[in-house]
Amino acid sequence: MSAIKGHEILLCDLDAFFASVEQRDHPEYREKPVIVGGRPDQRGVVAACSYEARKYGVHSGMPISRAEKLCPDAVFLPVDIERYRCVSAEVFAIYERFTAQIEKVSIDEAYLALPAEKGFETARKIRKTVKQELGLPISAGVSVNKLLAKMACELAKPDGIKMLRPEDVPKEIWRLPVKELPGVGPHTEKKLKQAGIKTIGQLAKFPKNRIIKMLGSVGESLHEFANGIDTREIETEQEPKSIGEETTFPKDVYDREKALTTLLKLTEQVGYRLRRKKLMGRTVTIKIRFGDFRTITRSRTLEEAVDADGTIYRIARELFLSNCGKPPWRLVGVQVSNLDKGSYEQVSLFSSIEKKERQLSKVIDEIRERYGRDAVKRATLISRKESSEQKRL
DNA sequence: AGAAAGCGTCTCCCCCAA
DNA sequence: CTAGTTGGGGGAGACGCT
Repeated sequence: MSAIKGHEILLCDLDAFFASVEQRDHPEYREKPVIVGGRPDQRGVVAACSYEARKYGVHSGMPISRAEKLCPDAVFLPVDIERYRCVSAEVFAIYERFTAQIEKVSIDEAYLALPAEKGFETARKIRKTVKQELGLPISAGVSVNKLLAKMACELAKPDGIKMLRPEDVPKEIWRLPVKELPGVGPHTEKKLKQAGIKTIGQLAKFPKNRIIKMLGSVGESLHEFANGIDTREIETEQEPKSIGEETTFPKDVYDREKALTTLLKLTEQVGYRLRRKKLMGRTVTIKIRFGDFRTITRSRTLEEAVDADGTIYRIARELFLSNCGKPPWRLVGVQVSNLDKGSYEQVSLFSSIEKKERQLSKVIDEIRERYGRDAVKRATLISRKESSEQKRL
């Protein structure tokens, strides 16, 4: 039942993280509903909201426009992800004082492994330290595996702590609706409901093979989760599998050049992030969301891993042009996957054109780091000569 | 009825080779 | 020779989370 024998698992989760940081740094926002989300004037959804805002029925993922109707007096703030990342790093530095076994789940959430019997006491200390040193509310769940630690934390929120033993599962977990189970989103919830399954307890007692028939391999883990069984280990070092960026236009776009310019900008940011992490990737994927919300992705996998803006953009551009269909476009995105750390330094592998592209990207990185993002600009269009040269790659 | 971000990962399906 | 199996890789979309 336990992921690691003789260990306890902690799940630490900062409460309403983005909103809490804002309330901490702006005392005037405290006790008020705070809604952090996409820029107020543009289209967007709620990324985080304070507990005061939740009272009005606001929750993450909700369109900002709807949140405004539910809670017009709320403080609406843009997502300042840079700052939340800094604060998050400070929180993780506190975790480090207690254990090296830390798995980062997201910006505000981490699993920690601790020796048996130490879990609850450590969770208590972590919460106290985070509150004292950083002034942030944080909840913690303690149990024998990840799933139960997570569920314990959900029950502890907000600003609480809870220990859950496997024998508590029937009493404490089974009464909850299935959507409370991690991994059950709206789609899975609907499928389960069609089978008459509404609570975690009903799922736990349902024949496992029928759940698997309904949900495939996810069904198997969900059924085990419902019974408090989870064999996942703590993964302290997880390499990213993809790096991508996407953006929704403030207004639907009909102009192809405008869409391409945006795609270039996104590509440059993705390329920059790759190079900073010394990663390269073999698969380039673009994403297009049309005016009617229909969304497609199209990808191409290359012979060699790439990290140069020019190279990535050339592929992205081709993919866009051959798949863009009819405007309007609502969103475009670009992603590089099939990542590989090894190839970054292996200069000899690259053709001379690719070497030049990589050099150019790195020079641009330096200029931008010194003089700012707008110091250099790349042309969207690729000259005929250049593109025919590239085809020989 | 109308509005719906920006990440990232996982799963399913297909094709190919053995 | 044909059909089925398996495993890997690629592509597309589903899905979940903050």
